[in-house]
Amino acid sequence: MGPDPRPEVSLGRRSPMATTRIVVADRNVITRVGIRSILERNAGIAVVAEATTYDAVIDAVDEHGPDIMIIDLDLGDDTTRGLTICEEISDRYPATKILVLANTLSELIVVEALRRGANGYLCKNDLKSDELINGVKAIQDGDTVLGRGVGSLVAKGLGSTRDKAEHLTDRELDVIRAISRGLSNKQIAHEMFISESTVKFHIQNASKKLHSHRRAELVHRASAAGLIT
Amino acid sequence: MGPDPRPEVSLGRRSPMATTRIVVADRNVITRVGIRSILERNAGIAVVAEATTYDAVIDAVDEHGPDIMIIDLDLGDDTTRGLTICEEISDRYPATKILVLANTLSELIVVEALRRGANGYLCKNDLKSDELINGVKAIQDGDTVLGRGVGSLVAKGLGSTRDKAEHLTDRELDVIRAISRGLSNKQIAHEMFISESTVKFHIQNASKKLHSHRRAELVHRASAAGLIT
DNA sequence: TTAATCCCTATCCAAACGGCTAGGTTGCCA
DNA sequence: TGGCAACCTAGCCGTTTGGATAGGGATTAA
Repeated sequence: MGPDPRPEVSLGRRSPMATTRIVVADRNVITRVGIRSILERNAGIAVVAEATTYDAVIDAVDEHGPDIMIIDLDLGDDTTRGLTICEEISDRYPATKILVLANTLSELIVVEALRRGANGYLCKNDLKSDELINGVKAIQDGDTVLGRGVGSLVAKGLGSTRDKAEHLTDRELDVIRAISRGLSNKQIAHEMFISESTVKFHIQNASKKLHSHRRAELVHRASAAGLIT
Repeated sequence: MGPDPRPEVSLGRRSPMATTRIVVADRNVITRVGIRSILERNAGIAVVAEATTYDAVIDAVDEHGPDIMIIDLDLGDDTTRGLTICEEISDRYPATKILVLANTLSELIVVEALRRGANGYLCKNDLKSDELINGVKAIQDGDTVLGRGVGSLVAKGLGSTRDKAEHLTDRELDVIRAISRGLSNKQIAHEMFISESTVKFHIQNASKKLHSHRRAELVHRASAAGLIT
């Protein structure tokens, strides 16, 4: 919301030559400080800026043109926005690598992030500090890094339904959100100014995409995928 | 799952006299390092141990008898376990204060945590480092600390339905989890070896507790409250 | 003993849902 | 121009729900 306070910029050590310059984007101070501490134990890596909002991410990259951007896609109440940012950054600054550092592991999000230019995807949970450091180095070397569990998840998904799946339309999301509030189709129809038939239509389509057979499951999957709050 | 690796225990500085000794429990290295970094900028505060699993928390408290335990209730796939631990610690070590540091803000969890002996509840999201430090100091002074947003949430809840609400039984949780997988009442009945009537019974009771009128809403609320994964 | 809590079961009915088929309108891009 | 995607609508039918009401059994604490 406010301009990033960036309180703990302890303009760290800087090694002589090839320093990997990093921008960290996460709404959580603790996480930002933690990442900084872990990375800056290594000479050759420097966190040059932190961002806490979607807008601040863009600004920070504009200003610093970092080698790597480490970002938690969930910087507000709209995770989709995070994906858009990946796309924007990788379009405008192809030299800047993107490492997604997520709280949750969702096939949908992983695949979308990679498709939009992310070079790596690590899951904070149970991540070891070595894994973070090595991940950063690998990405700097041009590799793509998928954390434990992430790789297999993606592979599994690629084999099966990587055609039309995964992407829910706006209306479908609206309907799912309404369902999660406990509304009936009739109520949703009324609220969205469409017919009950249309509501059912959206539900059926969304259900196919998320492989659900019941609205409760649909809500749960959408929720687990971070598509709804 | 494995024995706690506890990799970055750099047996920190210890100031001469009244040092506040802290145990940090969080499954996430980044968070642990972040908390340590933020707190140890203050003389008088020392993180003496870290834990990553429920069992390790108990062990660490047994071993160090800290002044304050900072814990993320979600250390595995069963958040309820975290609540149990609060209770256990506050029973066995009344002198050890408990500060819950959560990812999500859920009225149910907050109230339960406080009821079971937690002395504070802060939400990681958008938390400032000052707030963390001051929170720790306040708790050390014997205060109860509720972070921004948390207080009003609790107050709101206390006014309305603080009688029979909030606590779901094991069976109710089982049923909700099954629902979230898209099962029908008949399927659930079969899976749990009970009659369809009983399934409906549990659903109705859980629905009253979570103020839901539809199973989809029930799943969503349970999910938002961190009761199911 | 009584009360409380959790667990289990039953029946009834109106309403809601899922799954289907079969259309229609836009707007965009090749 | 034609294809495609997203959006909207309709009707049918069997199944699944929500909601209410009314019990019994087991365990545990007062």
